[in-house]
Parts: sequence; structure tokens; C-alpha cells
Amino acid sequence: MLDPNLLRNHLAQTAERLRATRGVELDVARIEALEAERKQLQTRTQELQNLRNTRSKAIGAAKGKGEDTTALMAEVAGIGDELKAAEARLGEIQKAQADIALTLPNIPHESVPLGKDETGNVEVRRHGTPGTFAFKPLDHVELGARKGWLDGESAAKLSGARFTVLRGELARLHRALAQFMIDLHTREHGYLEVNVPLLVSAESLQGTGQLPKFEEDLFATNTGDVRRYLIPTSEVPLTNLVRDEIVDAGALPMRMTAHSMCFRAEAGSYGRDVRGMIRQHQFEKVELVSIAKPSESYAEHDRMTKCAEKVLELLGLPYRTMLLCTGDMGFAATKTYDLEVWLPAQGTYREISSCSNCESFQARRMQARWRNPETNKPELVHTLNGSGVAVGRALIAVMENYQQADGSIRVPEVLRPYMGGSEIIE
RNA sequence: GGAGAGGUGGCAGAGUGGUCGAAUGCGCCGGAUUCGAAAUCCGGUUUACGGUUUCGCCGUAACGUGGGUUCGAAUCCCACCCUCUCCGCCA
Repeated sequence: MLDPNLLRNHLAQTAERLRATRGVELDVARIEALEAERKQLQTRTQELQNLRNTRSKAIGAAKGKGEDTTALMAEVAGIGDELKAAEARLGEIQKAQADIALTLPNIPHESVPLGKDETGNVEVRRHGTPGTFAFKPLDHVELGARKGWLDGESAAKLSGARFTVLRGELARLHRALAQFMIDLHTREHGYLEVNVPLLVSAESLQGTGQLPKFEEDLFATNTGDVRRYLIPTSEVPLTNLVRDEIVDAGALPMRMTAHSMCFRAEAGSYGRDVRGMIRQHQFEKVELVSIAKPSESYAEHDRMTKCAEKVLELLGLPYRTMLLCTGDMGFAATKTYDLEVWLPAQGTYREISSCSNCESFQARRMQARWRNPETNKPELVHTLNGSGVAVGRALIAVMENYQQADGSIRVPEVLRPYMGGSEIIE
């Protein structure tokens, strides 16, 4: 959620900035009208409440002394109805304002390049050199099919499109990747391992920004009248851990990591990446979340991105780091770096991680605060999240980059301890 | 799923219709005392929102959540949520 002050006192500039960066048109006239009515109604409501309270106290005092209260009672008689009407109307106005505020995206940081879509993204660095093959490299679907390692048909039978079944050594390699990543982040990067619920409330999803606007991207359950959602990323539970909390300054930055399943309905992406396990309804991800002081959040953002990059470097996978342009960024972010890993069969770099600073956008929705020792007042924290990294896509990248002519796959050295010392799977 | 108990400030815990945003204790902050510390004493110590002549002040709201009764609700009524104990079921 944007700072309400921006919509109240800097509406014209905010509207212009949202138009330029996000292509979002604000209904300026309606927002102004709502705010004017809100101000007038709130003042009036509070006056009436004040009046009722003072009169009621007078009645109490009079009764205490055994005095007659009929005159006082008559005085207060008309207040109730007007107050009730004013409160109801004020509630409607505030609801309308909240509905608008909850659907507005965050405003990008000034260092973010303007752009419409992914073609406006800027490469900031590149690591590793794509390997050369003495043979035509196969893609992960072909490599996985040879031994029944990767089986989309069985998955379709079980669940439908966009699921996969992994078997044998490939399933093990997948598990090894997740283990390796989480160990790296906990042991080397100072993140606290957290195991989180995969089903969360609507409130949690509103806190991180998936609701109310992106409900169609989520899987939902409705058991026993209780609506819960499958998490699209463990960013949701991890970040919501600080919802409605005031954390000590000494606890920041609060770095947390989780290995979890993620579930996405992938509405609006039909026809894209239908082959293989690039885009699935269900996948695994190791997530990084950091809760930071506002003054430190951009340094923390860079650090987090480097933590994700480290995963790819240790796996020996060539990648590049992209600074997303305004038009390609997610709803809650002010600044995002994507990591794109080299996939030799496609001859392109593909997204494998996304690291974002959300500043106070999520914190405001969640009332997530810290106590600033300088002011001794609660202030909103900044929240950051990044993939460190997507496990399924890392598996694809290892398969394709480490394949050999006979279809076997070498095991990256850092994964061998997790693979019983195996140097190759075949 | 069955039976019972309970949800109040950072924590513990009073309060069953009126000056209660809330006793008391602990904790924390400031001060006094002290060479310094402990102990003791004094004072302070929730949050959100709004207004404003903006670092001050004023107002409103909040005692699990949402409704209701009432001039007035932490307190009474209804519904829901959550926690704990015992039983059942279960990985």
C-alpha cells in the first residue's frame, strides 16, 4: 500500500508517477471527492462522539449524586441516529478509499529504468561463460525422458497439465539442490531456516500484496467454510511473521529462509512454457526474506541478490543479473533484480530468481514496524524477498549445462555430498 | 469430532453497566540518594487514526473479531475466531 499521504497531499505527482512507471491511470477526481467527504464526515463523527461521551458522563455523575437526569437524557436523545448515520457513511467512504489503495502498485525507485516490458530490462552483470558442446545439447525434457526421470504424462494422468513426476536419480538431484541451497544460506549467509505453513489466510495474502487483486493466480481451499490459499511463494508466510509486530531495532535485519512448495494457478500464462517443468502449478523454491531498517534496505537488497547469485556460482551455472524496468516489475516492488541462468538447449538465459525490495509497501498493509531508537517511535520496516533459488529451474539448468554426449549428467561438485558422493547420474 | 476452561497494556494479573485507556506487581526509561553499584524513593512508560497555530497540543477509536442492547459497554446479549486441558481420531 502506498503512503496515504501521497494520495492526500501529492495526488497529482503520484498519479503522474504511476502513469509513467506502471501505466496505471488514477481517477483523480474521485479520489479527491472521497477524501473531501471523508475529512468532513470524520470530523463530524468525532464531534458527535465527543458530545455523546461528555453527556453520558454527565448523566452518570448526576445519577451518582442521586439527581434527576431527565433533562440530560432529553438533550442526548437526538444524537444517536445522526451519529449512527455518520459512522455508517464514514465506514463506506473509508472502505472505498481502502479498495482503491489496495489495488495500486508500488512506485518504483528512482534508479529503476523506465520501460514497458522485459525488453526494457538492463543487464547489470554477467557471470560464467556458456559451455560449448561437441554434440547438440538436449533440453531437459529429452534428457529426462531417457530413463523415465522426468515424466509429464504420468503427472497429467494424476493431476492434469503443468505437473511433473520426478523419479530416481533425478528426484534425488532435485532434493540435493534444495538441501544445498538452504545449507548455504543458513551456514554462510546468516539466514534463519524457517519451516512455514503452505496454507495461509486471505489476510496474509493481503499483507504481501497478492490479494485482493490477484486472486485468480492462487489455488484456494474451502474446507468446512474456511477459505485458505496455497502459498504462491514462501515469501507470504515468512514476511507475514512480522505482521502486527513491533520488532526491536537489534533484531534487524531479520534474515529468514525457507524451502517450500509453491503453488500457482498460472492464470493468463496459457500456452507459455508448456513443455517440461519450466512453468508448473506446483514447484519448490528456497526463498530469502529480509526485514530491514529503511536506511539499510537497499544495501540489504544488493546483499540478498549476491546471496542468490552465489548459489549459481557454486553450481557452476552461467547467469546474468538483470535490473527490471518499471513495466516488468511485480506489484509490490520498488526495485527488482532478476537472475537469469543459461540454458544451452534454448540458447538463452531464463529467469531463475527474482530479488525485490518492497520498502514499506507490504509493511504498511501488515502494520509491520520496528522501534526506532532515535525517535523511540514505531516506524514501518522495509521488507525484501528473493528466490535463492527456484529448485525446479535449477534442476533444469544443471541437467542441460552438465549433460554429456551419452545423456548422462555430471553432478556439480557442491552437490556430491548430498548425492552420496556420486559424480555422475546415468 | 466430544467435554470443559479461557482470551485485558512488553509480561503477569485485577476489574461484572457510569470520571476505566484501564488497579497492582514485574520489566523498561529518566531523576534523587551513592565514590560507584545494589537496595530504596520520586516521576514516566500502549497503539492506530484524525485535526492543528506541528517536535507541542486537542479529539476519536481500540480490553480476541463482528454485530446487538443502552444516554453510556472491558463489563450484558448473539455469532464467529483463537488458545489451553481431557477424550476420540491421526502422520
